[in-house]
Amino acid sequence: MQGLNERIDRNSFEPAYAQLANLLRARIAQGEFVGDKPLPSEAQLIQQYQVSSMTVRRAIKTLLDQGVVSTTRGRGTFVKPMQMQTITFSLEEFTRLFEAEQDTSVKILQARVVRAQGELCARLALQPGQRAIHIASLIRHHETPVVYHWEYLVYDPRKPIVEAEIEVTSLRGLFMGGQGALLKMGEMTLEATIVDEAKARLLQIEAGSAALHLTHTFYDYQDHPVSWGGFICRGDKLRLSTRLGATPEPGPTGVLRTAE
Amino acid sequence: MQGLNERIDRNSFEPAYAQLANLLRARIAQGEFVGDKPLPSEAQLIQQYQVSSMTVRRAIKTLLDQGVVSTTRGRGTFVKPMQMQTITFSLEEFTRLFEAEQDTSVKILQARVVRAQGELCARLALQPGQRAIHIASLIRHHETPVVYHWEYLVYDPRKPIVEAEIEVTSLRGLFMGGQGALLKMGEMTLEATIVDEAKARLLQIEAGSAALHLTHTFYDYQDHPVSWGGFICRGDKLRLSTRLGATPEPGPTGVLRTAE
DNA sequence: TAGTGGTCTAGACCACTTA
DNA sequence: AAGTGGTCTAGACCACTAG
Repeated sequence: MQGLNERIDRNSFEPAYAQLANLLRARIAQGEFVGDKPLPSEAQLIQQYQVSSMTVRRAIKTLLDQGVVSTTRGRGTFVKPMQMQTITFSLEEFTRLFEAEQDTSVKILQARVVRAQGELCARLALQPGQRAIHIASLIRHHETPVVYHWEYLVYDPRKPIVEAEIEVTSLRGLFMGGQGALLKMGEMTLEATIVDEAKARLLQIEAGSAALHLTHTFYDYQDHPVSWGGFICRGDKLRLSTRLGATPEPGPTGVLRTAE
Repeated sequence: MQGLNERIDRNSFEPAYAQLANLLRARIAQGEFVGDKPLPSEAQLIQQYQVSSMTVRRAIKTLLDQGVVSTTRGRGTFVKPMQMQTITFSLEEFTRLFEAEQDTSVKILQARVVRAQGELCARLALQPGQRAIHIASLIRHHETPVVYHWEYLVYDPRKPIVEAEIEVTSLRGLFMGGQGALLKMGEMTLEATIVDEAKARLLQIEAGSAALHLTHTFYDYQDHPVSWGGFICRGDKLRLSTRLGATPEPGPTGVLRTAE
């Protein structure tokens, strides 16, 4: 097989390193470098495409990050056998739910002060009896309820985040960067769950249906937990998807689709 | 606040760009660049740490990839407010299930030739009545059933992958790179599901329990679908987790934990 | 020993933002 | 106009792999 003989267009809007990366990607997708056959070496690519070493390196680095190739010093660059190790799912689409203002509505179901007890004490590092704020809300997309959100926040009047949180825009504030400057770090987990009767009614599905539960804990710059909560997403409406291997175009791997 | 005055250790095993990235990361985690305050400019970093521009750029690029900072041409580099947009979950731990040979056992429950019909025709681009191979297996971890795997493969004797697939090592072959060279591309989706009675018995859980369903479709270098299947993972045993924001150490974001 | 990728230099020019 | 990050050059030296 003879590899594409395209050249790098120096007048393109696309930088040279990206052009080279896509070019190599296309050659890979055509099966040009299967098995033990290595990609052209850096020196060869510099020659073939008339670019500098750093440009070649950056193109290769791009393919490395995309998980398409692997490199070994002293041996060469090889197409990576498609492996699950490299699979990642991202939540880009999920956040768009909150961005698309006209299509999405957030209804606060509850917002009140509670006394910490049990797991809540551990999660927010509170003593039993200390106050916390409990918020529950329902997110609708195109009039269809899609996500139920529950959250506990430390009750500390000195922290402006508390005031901001109670507002209708609490979710947006947390995730869209409004109050983000106050939050340093977060931990999230994603697991499968079944919805109980109360939430099923809210989400307009049958009790016992499958749902994705995305829980979160956020910390401030003093490493104190500030928020503990979770999103319960209708299993039939939300799904994560990703692509892997030598796809002809890079394409955003990992999207959360609002499926039919 | 006075920022760490550490220097770059040129004799370290850790390359200069990585040292600089971690150093900046630590300063960020201390809250040094909150709000509108930008990170030092490239020129300043070159001065302060006595490195070249490319080294500075690579350090910044690292933080960019980690989603910790964002850059704007003409303005500067800023700490990114923690946003969900950047959350990704990876499946590293999942593949380790198949790597750890002594802890994991795969039992083939079924492997037979079937006639394609319905959705299977669409998924594998087959005509109704054409033959496909159906495989079902149960993956145990420490004697506990954790994952049920189902899969359909195109039946084509010319393709060596078919032979390989029927073997006990089929899963390993697919994902661990054994036959990977034949597979060009894959699509995967992750969704919540509830397990039916038959699978519940196999997984030793109650029917109606929550589970994660990871489906996959793989294509060869001719862009023909080769395999369609899915992993049904006990919801109580497997969960995805990730960290985001300015964590002091990079840390592998996104792991699938075998809970408890 | 020859060839490979990994790191790094010391600049250059450009596009963009802000004042 | 000054400062910022984005791209790119044409090399250098090093660690590693293979024959």
